[in-house]
Amino acid sequence: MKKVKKQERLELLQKIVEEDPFLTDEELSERFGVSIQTIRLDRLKLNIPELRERVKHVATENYGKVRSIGASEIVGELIDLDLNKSGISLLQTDKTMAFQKTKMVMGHYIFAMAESLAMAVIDANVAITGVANIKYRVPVMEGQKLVAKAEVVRIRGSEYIVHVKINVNNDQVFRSKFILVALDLEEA
Amino acid sequence: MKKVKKQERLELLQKIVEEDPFLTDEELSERFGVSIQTIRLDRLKLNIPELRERVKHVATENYGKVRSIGASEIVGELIDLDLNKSGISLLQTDKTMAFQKTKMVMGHYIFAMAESLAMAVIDANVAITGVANIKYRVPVMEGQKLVAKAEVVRIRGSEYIVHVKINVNNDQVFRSKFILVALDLEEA
DNA sequence: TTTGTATTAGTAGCAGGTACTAAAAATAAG
DNA sequence: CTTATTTTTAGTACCTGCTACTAATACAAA
Repeated sequence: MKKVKKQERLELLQKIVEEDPFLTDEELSERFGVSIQTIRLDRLKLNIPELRERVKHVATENYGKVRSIGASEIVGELIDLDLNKSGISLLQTDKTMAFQKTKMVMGHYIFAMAESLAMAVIDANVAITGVANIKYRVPVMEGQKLVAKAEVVRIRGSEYIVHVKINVNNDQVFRSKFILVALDLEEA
Repeated sequence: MKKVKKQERLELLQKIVEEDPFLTDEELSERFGVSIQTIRLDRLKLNIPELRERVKHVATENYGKVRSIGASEIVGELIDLDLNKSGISLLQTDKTMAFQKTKMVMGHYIFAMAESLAMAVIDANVAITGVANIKYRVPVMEGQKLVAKAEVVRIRGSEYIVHVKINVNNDQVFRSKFILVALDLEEA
């Protein structure tokens, strides 16, 4: 490893640890060709916690996230629900949902919010999305808080038509129409 | 904590640790009203690794996931690309993408795959989705491998119309039409 | 009472640290 | 060149949450 000056090393260290939080001080010291003590001092200076804390952080951070985009099955927080009529959900966006370059929130997060709200308002065991028409009106920037309102506009047999509109500060950023199909499974 | 017999405790332990992997042996021993040693023996019997290993597991597991649906900006693996003409991507689904009850893959994963492929085939620095029309034909079950094919059907100024179809074993499960708008930012 | 399973106690050692003290090396300034 | 100052190493004691092991104790059925 080539020798670099302190400042340079600090910046690199910051970046490396951010990129791969699973490195021990020993591995880092080898990577930089300095002693373990130096790495410790550097971490202290940069307020970088120890390996175990970093790992725990990644674990807990994503543990919550999996529950909110994966397992929980509703993206956003359901704050009002009138079954078969309407529903409202909230989603606080953050930089993990956005393109790095443009800071715009990726469309599929918005879609996911809308779709899962649409499914939540349906009074059926299981619903699948059949058709959707959607329109993004203005880009959503990271950090903006989304408010989704769903309205069931028609029910025909096992088919439900649901409109979902998403606003940021009362400005509509997205609207959509879903046709959902309820499946009545013989017991789950 | 009430005293329970061994078998009962083992089952409970299994469940508790699965649900919350962040508990130390000490905390578990308090919860069950037994000694730490007993918990260790139990973990040994059940092949439950130690706290730090469990935490690391959660961390690494989700670390990859964030990179694949969050940061990577393309959902699925891009395997062919003819800019402004067509593109193909692959996505192996798994149970984390599906509803627990029905094993059906959540619609927004499919949408995300389609949308990100649509954006990838566009020869523009940045594109945003304006409008999309989508139709899910048959539910996708967890474990199925999705093949998405995108085709640029028209370019009008900065507006692109892209069709994306997704197949499982040559059966179409999803089709969509996107209208994407390219943004020409003055340098990124 | 003996046998067997379940539980608890206790010790040594490990990884990956913190927190601290002190010395050595490198760099800058006079 | 010599003193100051910064930077880097070295080393020790201690911490958490374990593993791996040995040994003692409790409880129950045969």
